[in-house]
Order: sequence, then structure tokens, then C-alpha cells
Amino acid sequence: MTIPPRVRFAPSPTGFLHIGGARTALFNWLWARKTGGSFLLRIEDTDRERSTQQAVEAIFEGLRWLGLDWDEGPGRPGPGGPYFQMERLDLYRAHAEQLIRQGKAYACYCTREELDAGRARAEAAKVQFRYPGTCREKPFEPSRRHVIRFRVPEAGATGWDDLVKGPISTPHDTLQDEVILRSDGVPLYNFGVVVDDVTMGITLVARGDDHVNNTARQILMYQGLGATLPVFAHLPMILGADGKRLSKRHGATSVTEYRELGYLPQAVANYLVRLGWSHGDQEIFTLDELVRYFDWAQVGATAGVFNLEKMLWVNHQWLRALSDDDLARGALPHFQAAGLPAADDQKLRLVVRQLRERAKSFVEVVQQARCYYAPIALDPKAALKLLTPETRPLLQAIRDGLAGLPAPDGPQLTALFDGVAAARGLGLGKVAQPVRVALTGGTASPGIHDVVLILGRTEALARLDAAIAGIP
RNA sequence: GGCCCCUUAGUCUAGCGGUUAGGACGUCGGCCUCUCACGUCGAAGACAUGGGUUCAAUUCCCGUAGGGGUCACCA
Repeated sequence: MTIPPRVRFAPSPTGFLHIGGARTALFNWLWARKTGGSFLLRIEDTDRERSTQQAVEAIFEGLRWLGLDWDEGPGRPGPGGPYFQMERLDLYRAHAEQLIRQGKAYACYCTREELDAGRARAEAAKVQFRYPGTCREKPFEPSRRHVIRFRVPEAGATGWDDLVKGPISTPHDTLQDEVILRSDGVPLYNFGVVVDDVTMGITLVARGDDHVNNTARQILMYQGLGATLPVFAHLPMILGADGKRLSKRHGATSVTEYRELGYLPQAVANYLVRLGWSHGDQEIFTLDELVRYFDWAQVGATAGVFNLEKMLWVNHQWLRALSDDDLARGALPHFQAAGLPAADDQKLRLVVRQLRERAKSFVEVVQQARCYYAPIALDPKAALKLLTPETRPLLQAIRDGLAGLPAPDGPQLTALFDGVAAARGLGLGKVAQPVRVALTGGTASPGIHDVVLILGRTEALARLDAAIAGIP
């Protein structure tokens, strides 16, 4: 009988929910759901300079959009609360005091200026600055302005067996007595996480690769506090196409941006999890399948390059699997955002049905559907080639034929186009292409019959007339 | 620069001592076809490098190179 794991996602609210953060959250969530454990959300807002309420909301929104619900956290009280670090200040102070009493931490009275000077000297001498231990043996004077530092052993090393990277060890001489509590009593990152993870009963810490170098210090603090160590799992970073850490200059990096770009949450989750994890040759996974198959053993240790092309492909797989109704409903907000007068009606059903195999995102659906909802933008090159005196009789024949069909349907249109082509000994393409340009403005579209059906007889006739009139 | 981590095609990956090194995105070509797309068939394309260990290394060990991360009273 093993106790169910408790995992957490602990973002700092300094911006939107980043793609990388979303993936970290996803792995944690997956593990909790797979094992029947708990997924906690904790907001690390101790950096008051950069933390904003807006960012907190953005994180909630991003997680909810992806379908990641938390068992404990803001809005979901539990034994681990409160879930904002700024509401846990007394907890950090109490733990710091415990360490001071035991001689494992001490007050440091050095000023920022003194420290900066030391750093400058170290830099001039081209050596690594380490806090020299100036205040290590000084008595505790609570009334004097101070920070609290954690005492790090001089010799030896601290290591752990990382769930994704295997054994890792950090020599103590690369560490220093670091500040755990600022002079205003607010904890620094490394101390805050440890106290929180200990008091929240976190058993597995899965987080970004960039925390590998913090882990040994944190383990030392766990030991100082006499707490049981969690298991650590460090997920590799997501890189941009240039091999650098993914950032804004690589394009959209927040999950909500992808919502606006017309991606489906399950597709984004699917892609993100597959970036660094695999299950044989399978590429497309429902969230349920991910929960079922997820396993740390299959999480890779190498950083992955974010590939928008592949995510688009994954999105297309999900998009095309939607029902006409869901596809229409999902696309509608994007039509509205583009200022197009689409409505949740039969026409939209016809449009999305045709675009399902052609558009990979809702935004592409809108792009390709624009010509059915707005005046056409005639492609000059296409017009020059296909709306000519030579094609004019073909356009006229189709126009007249269509005028004679009060309520055209598929078979009638087939007969019309085939008839016009056959009468002149032409292939269907010779007739369809000019008509396509006349009706959509370009040379790429769904089948020509479907285009006519989408536009409706009246609009199709108007566009044909306009095209014919435009031919010199 | 110190320390830590990583290294299979352009990209994501399978592989866990013996494989014609598998799949996917992308790319290129054929087929399908009224265009585009879908679908389908096919092609090109990878074990960074040097040493070991072993009967046998993509796989294990060490070095080198390359890449990434991190060195705050940020997280």
C-alpha cells in the first residue's frame, strides 16, 4: 500500500501561462490523475515587484483552458493552504527561527553595498563570488536590520536520483550560505519552495530543468528542517528553432495565445506532452489516454525544440475529428474576431464541412472562409489568366445554366458543369477554374459545386455577372 | 569562466549489447483529382567525435567537441 502522491505546480505570477510552464503543469497533473494522487496549485508571489493579479488570472485561465483542474489551490481550499506564498509569511518565519535556534541558519547584517563591493572585487579578480561568511558567528540581534542565511557545509556534495535525469550531484564548494529570508521577512525562492513543499506534504517535485542547480541547496534545507525528501523530476527545457530557450521572440509562447490562434486545447496538450514523452509510435492522444499511458520512465532527458508545424498538424488531427456542430461553434468566435458576419447556421455548417480537411486551425478556417462572407478579393494573377475573353463564354454558359435552376442541388450542378464542358469538348477543369476565380477570387477552394452551394444561387449569379462584366 | 545537465535525420522521438536503426512532422516525387486540401504509394535523410570494455557497441565507461542551464535581499 503506497500513499497517493501529492504533486504541485507552483508558478510565479509574473506573466501569462508559458508553454513550458503549461507542460510542467501537464506532467504533474497527469501523474496525479494516473495515480489517484493530488495536484496542488501554489502561487509563488514573493516577488512583489513583478507579480500581478492579472498574471494570476492568466495562469488560472490557461490551466482551465487546457482542462487542468487542481485538487487544492486558489479557490479549492485544503489541508495544504493557503496557496499564495504572501499569505504564508508566518510559516517561513517560524521555520527560519527553528533553523536559527538549531544553529543551522543565522542573521547576516552585511549591507547590500558591502556585498556588491565584494562581488565587484571578485569579478575584477575573475573569481566566483561567494559570501565570505562574515556574519556566521555573530550573535543574533533581532532589532538590527538583517537577512537570514542558511549555513551550507563546506565540504562534500549533495546528490539525488532524479526521476528523469538519473543521479545528479552538486559539490558544496559551489554553494554558499544563501539568504533564505529577506530583511523584510519575505522568503527567497529556495526557502519558500522547501517550506511550502514540506508543509503541503508534496511527495514528488516535477519542475523545469532550470531548477537542477537549486535542488542540492533545497535538499540541504529539507535535511536542516528534518523533513522527508520528495522525489525530484526535472523536465528538460523547451527550445526555440535556434536552440535557445523558448521566448517571446520565437513567436507565441503563452497557451492563451494559441487559443486565439485557433488551436484546440486538447491539441496543445497533446503536442506539449509528446514533446519530451512518448508512447511507442502513437502521436495522437486524448487526455484520458495520456492519463492512462503517462509514465516517468518514458520522459526524455533531452531538451526539445518547439515545432509549430507539427503542433499545427496535431491540431488539424483534432480539428477534423470534430463534429460539424462543434467545428462551427468553435470557429464562430474567430469569425467574429475577424469581423465577418458568420452566424451559427446552415451556411456555416456547409463551410466548416468543406474546410475540415483544408484548414488546420480555426484561424485558417476563417481565412479560407472569408470569401463566402465578404466581398471577394480578386487575385490579379488568377484573373489575368482565367477571366479572359476566351473563358467568357464558359462563364456565361454556367451563369445562364445556373439562372435556369431555381433551387440548384449537387446533381443538377454536376450536370450543368459536365454539360458545359462536354459541349465544348473540354475537361471539367477548364470550366471549373474560371468559375472558381469568379466565385472565390482565387484558384484554390473546395469543389466548385460546394462553392456554389455555400454561396447560394443569388450570390453566385451576382459574382458571375461581376466577373463577366470585368472581362475586357 | 566555475558547476550541473544533454547529444539517434531539419524537428519530435522508438531503441534499453546482436535491428535492413522503427514511427511522426516537414521536404521531394507518383497516384487520386475541377483547383486546393485530404487520402494513398514511394524517396531522400540520423546514431557528434576519439578512446576503451566486450565475441559484439547506437546501446556500458572515460575523454573531446557542441548545445543548454545556473551562478541575486528574482523565481
